[in-house]
Amino acid sequence: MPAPLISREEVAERLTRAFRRYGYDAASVAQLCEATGLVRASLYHYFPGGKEEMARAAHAHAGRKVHDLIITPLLGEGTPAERLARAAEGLAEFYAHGSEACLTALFSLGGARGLFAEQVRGSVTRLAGALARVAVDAGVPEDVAADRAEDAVARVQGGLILAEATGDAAIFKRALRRIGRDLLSPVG
Amino acid sequence: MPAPLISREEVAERLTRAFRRYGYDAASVAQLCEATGLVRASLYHYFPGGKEEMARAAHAHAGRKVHDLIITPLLGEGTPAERLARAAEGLAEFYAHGSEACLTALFSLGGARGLFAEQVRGSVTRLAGALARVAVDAGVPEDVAADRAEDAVARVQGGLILAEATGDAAIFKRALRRIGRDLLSPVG
DNA sequence: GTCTATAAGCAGATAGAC
DNA sequence: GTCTATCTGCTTATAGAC
Repeated sequence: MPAPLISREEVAERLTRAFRRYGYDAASVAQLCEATGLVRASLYHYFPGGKEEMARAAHAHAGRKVHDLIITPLLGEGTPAERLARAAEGLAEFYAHGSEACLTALFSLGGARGLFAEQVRGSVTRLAGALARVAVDAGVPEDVAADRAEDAVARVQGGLILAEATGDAAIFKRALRRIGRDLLSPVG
Repeated sequence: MPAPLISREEVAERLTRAFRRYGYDAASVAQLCEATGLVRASLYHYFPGGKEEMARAAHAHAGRKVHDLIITPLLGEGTPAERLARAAEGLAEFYAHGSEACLTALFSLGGARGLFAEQVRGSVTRLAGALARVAVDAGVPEDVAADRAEDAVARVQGGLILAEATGDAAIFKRALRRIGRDLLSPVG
């Protein structure tokens, strides 16, 4: 039996790119074949659960990237401001400065709504939790920190939508700036 | 020739409901037939441009509702705070308190991305413009008002996404509260 | 583990009678 | 303006050789 042409991780990476571009419903298996360079049967060999399992793998892969680029910096060493600044860089990179969509949004709406509820909710909770943690470490009371973290995640999601809707990626950058201004500011 | 069974406005209303539920890609013409109560050929008689024209009509209908429920109150009589409060009620109603999706998001992502760019951009611009106007009328400088209005629209969009993603509609209500707190507040 | 070939069904869209 | 019937092509998914 031949060796795999590309690693499963590389397959997941390419699936992620495709799903972020087309969404769940509009991503046909034919397109996913093209994106991965695998023929139909090979893709189904990797993911016997079909398109749904492919999407799950893509979401898991995106989750790992978010963990590395955003969650880890948020929970790492340094002052809260430094940690937040590194996470903002990670967000900008992960979302390609506002030009790449988020699977959380894509998998929460349309035909995919509900299909990936558990994974999607988990990813939102983890990001909001890490953001709240930074705020708490900066001296913000826990309830305020949780509220601000939720607001920050909403601003990221909303900024991405508006960037797509208007074709102006700068909107996303401004959303990130607002988070940087508000998340850690002293209460009073 | 028989009289139409339902008005074109009623057809648009039902199409809007269907597209908000399923999105563009996952909404099949068969589902749109069921939603409107019309058979295939009748629907194509109303909209010779096919599914794309149906979606355009749905978006236009949603735009009229947004105008009535949100834009008009924002630009109407009363103090800025009163106008914003009425618009917040309109937002809550239009989005069913966070349980109904927004066509701006659905038509900006996935397979529909770009298809309705002009209409979508227009609807975002109109809402942001009306929000900025209220802030200006409350004494906020124009550049700050524009920034806050953009932030408000992003918070609405993000709040809707997170409400769907987590199954917790309260997130959307909290997003509205943050807008009420921030949009008109004195600069300093 | 990759491949070619195909199954079975649904997609969007249309023809033409009434 | 509504209807039944249909067309073409693409959809997801599988079978089975190598």
